[in-house]
Amino acid sequence: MRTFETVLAQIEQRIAADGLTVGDRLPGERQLAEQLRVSRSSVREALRVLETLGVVSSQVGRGPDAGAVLISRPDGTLADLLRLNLGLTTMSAREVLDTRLMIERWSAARVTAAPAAMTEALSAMDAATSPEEFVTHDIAFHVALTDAAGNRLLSAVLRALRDALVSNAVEAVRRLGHTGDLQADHRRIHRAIEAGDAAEAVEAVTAHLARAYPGLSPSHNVF
Amino acid sequence: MRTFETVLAQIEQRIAADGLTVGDRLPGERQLAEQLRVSRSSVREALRVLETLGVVSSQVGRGPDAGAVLISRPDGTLADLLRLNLGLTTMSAREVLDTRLMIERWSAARVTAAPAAMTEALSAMDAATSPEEFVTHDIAFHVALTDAAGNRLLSAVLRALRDALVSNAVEAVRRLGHTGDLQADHRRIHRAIEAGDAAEAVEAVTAHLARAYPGLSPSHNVF
DNA sequence: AAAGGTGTATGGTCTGACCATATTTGGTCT
DNA sequence: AGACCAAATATGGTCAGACCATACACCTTT
Repeated sequence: MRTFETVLAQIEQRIAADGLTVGDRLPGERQLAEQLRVSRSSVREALRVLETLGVVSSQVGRGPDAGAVLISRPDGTLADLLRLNLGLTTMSAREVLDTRLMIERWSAARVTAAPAAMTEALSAMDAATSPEEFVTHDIAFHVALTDAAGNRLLSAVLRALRDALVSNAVEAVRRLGHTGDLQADHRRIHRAIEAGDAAEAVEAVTAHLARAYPGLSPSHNVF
Repeated sequence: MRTFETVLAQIEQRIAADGLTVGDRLPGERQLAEQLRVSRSSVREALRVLETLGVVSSQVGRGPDAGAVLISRPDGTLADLLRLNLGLTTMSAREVLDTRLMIERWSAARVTAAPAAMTEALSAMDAATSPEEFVTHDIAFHVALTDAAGNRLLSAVLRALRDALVSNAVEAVRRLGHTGDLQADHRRIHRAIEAGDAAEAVEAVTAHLARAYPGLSPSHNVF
């Protein structure tokens, strides 16, 4: 058992024992090292792991009084993880998940109106002046679609996938132009959702992805 | 931008540029520090992050010659992460992903025989003497099913989901007994795969999940 | 050729130091 | 008394250098 791993365990235990929650502070690195009878290096390595897991976040210069580490909420870490697993298969993974999201969402028939966030994103994409800006709102559009569905876990996975694919998306937008067919696709999806037409929505999403990533044949190399 | 973060980025880039894959080695910590003009501490913090993300794994005493850090397969880390996101919706997420995996796998029609690992797991489940042991091989069975499909990213996500759900699975096995219907389901799935009957395989998986997690109505609260 | 011993570079850890930063504190001015 | 500003201070971030136990590569011995 490496030292920083025992530190990790003791910090976790301390968080649980003291009932620390989001916003609370841990002791400073030096104080933590002294309390646990280890070097500051080991404490730092443990904190780095906790930071990677989204448990704490550090910030410099908190002056005297009060520790400098605080409990935070895990957010971007899944994206980091998936980005490292990025390969040629990722794109088709997104395609499948997106289509299935649509299918399930509509077969459940729990939503009858397009979320306001989708409408906002649509307008923002119209006003975008660069591919990067366009993609930002493009992601927001699809995230809104996913979020409305209600499964937070899968929603997080999909959001992470899209964040990881941001560079691919920018390239696609640059290639196709950000004022043309892509927006037409988005409006078609939006219309289908407002109309409550599940089959049309699924087909629209599939067509949209096929246009954005033309090298992709349906169901090819998906699993 | 903290130093170890730039180190992180440079290591990631190096992995991509050199086409490093599972089993390949990175330079040693000292050499890496010298190449990137940073201290060994910063390199170590970066490596700790990569280790947390499941990208590398370190081991001491590799003697002269050859670096000591090697690229590894992300395994338990995603499960750790997803466990933090665990909620009531996870089960239905697994159900959907599993079924879709089957559909896509067979519609692609790229596999005609059941993997040997599935057969092995089937026998091991027969020989199991405790629910825990049964679930271990149960997971192996489903993982083999997923792995044969070829999308490593989704495969990792599914494996993580199952690992995160291990306690639920053990409980289900304890409730149903580990010699009866569950194994019958597995054999039905296995038979369908060997026969190349996609529709039957999907139906078998769906039925199996419905039996294991009876509180779940199809497509309920899935997205 | 096989077996065993040894050297060596490695990761793991520690110590002690310096820096830039943000908070606190204390003093100054109005 | 109140508002404002500057110095003191503890923090996280980084670095350099050292020591240890370990496991591999190589060489000696049989």
